[in-house]
Amino acid sequence: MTTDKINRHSKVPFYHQLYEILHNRVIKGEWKPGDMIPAEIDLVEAYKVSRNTVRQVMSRLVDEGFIYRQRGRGSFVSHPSLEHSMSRIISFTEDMHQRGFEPGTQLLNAQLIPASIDIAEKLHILPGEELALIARLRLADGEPMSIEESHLVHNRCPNVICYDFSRSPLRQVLSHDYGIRLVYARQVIRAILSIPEQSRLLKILPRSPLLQIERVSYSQDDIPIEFLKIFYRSDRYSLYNELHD
Amino acid sequence: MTTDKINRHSKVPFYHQLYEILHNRVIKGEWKPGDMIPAEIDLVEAYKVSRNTVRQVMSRLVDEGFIYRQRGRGSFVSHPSLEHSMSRIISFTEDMHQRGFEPGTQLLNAQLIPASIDIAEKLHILPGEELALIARLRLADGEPMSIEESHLVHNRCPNVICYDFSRSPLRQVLSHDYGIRLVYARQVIRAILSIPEQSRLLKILPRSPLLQIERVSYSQDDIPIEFLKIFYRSDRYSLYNELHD
DNA sequence: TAGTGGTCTAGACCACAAA
DNA sequence: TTGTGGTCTAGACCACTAA
Repeated sequence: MTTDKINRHSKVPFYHQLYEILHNRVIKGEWKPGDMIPAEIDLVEAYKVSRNTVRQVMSRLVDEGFIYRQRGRGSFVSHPSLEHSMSRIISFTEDMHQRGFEPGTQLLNAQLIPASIDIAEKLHILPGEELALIARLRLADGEPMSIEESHLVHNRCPNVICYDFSRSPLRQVLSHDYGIRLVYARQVIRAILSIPEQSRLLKILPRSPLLQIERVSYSQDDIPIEFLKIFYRSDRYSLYNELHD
Repeated sequence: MTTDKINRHSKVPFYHQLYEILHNRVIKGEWKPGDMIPAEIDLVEAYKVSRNTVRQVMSRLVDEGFIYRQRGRGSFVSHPSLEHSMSRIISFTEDMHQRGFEPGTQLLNAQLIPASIDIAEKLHILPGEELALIARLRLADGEPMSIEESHLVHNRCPNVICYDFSRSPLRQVLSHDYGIRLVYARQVIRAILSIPEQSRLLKILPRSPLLQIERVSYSQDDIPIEFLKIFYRSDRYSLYNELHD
């Protein structure tokens, strides 16, 4: 049993807090595939929320394929499938765990910069407006995997660069300390050649191919918050998705 | 106003009946893109169901992209969007039209080859089994855009290489002449460097970055039919998709 | 019969947009 | 200030599973 509780004075909705809690338990393997999850009634009791709220969270976990429900029997953790990946926003940490790596992070840079015309347009702000740039080197099993350059609209999260992002997950800081949840994103995927600094940081040969992702993430209020550039080592990383007719 | 009503004695849940009603109105254009949908409270009144039930239905329509909601303003019919590209299987022709190019095709190769161990595994067949290889150079506005190498399980579509695939769409041939519809696919996306032959065909510099897609497509009977490799010029082509929390 | 998830209700209070 | 969607509650009754 954990000590997770719903923070009843937080601006974060109960259903979101409860989702984080239950999702984590499944991800972290606290409940194993096939295990029965506590009955809805028990979750109502344990977290002191209404059954509707519990069911809202469970429905989302079902949609995402983490659990399945059987009337009259209970709710159970799904057996692992290949799915998800490319339609859900997931953290680097979760992504690496899914791929069987141990994630790590080195902070490369954290400073305030003026928005370029290019980025300003993507974030619906004015050129020159203040951005928090947070650059991180991401590791998988201790070896460089990717470079992430996050550009945050600073007036939405003042002083955000004071956090230690080699340790604190960015999404968690935004959620807990600024009430900002990134619920939606649009991204473009390209193949590019590494520039010398990238080659050095990622420990690859000069002019190696990289998978580049440019992503604009929106808050629960549909306001663009972050422009993120990720550069993945192509010898270690590829994307997977499924298509339908 | 229509005469649709919830059948209160049907076994079909109210939320399902209401979904059918509202979905139909959007599909049939009774409400146009941008139109405001009656407020939740009005739907409660009109259909004599609770607000929870109305919201359950609306949430599904939002998830499916038919409507969007704005707090304080109302709910509205979505404008048709281009943006489902990355989760739907679309033809090169359709893709190019969406991107504003005029598509073209040159046949590079069409022959029978034995399946490699690698490809046999992906297609659930035995190594050495016969494959139809169809290689095409794809053009956009007359300039090279990509190379496609299609490997078809030959016993599912005998003599398929006799068609002129510079003119006949492969999917159309499979559907009309072999009764095979490709309804589902899994793909992997990578960044690679071009090899000399690719550079020559695509008219790009040696060792340029390419976006490579490897796709296995399944028929309506869930049988793997095609292993497709696509190499896109990265200076002309990028992928786009949307993510959700 | 006891326990589970499936459906549904009638309210409440809040945050936000527009007048 | 009014009307909208966003969140949450405390119940109710049903259908199904397993003992």
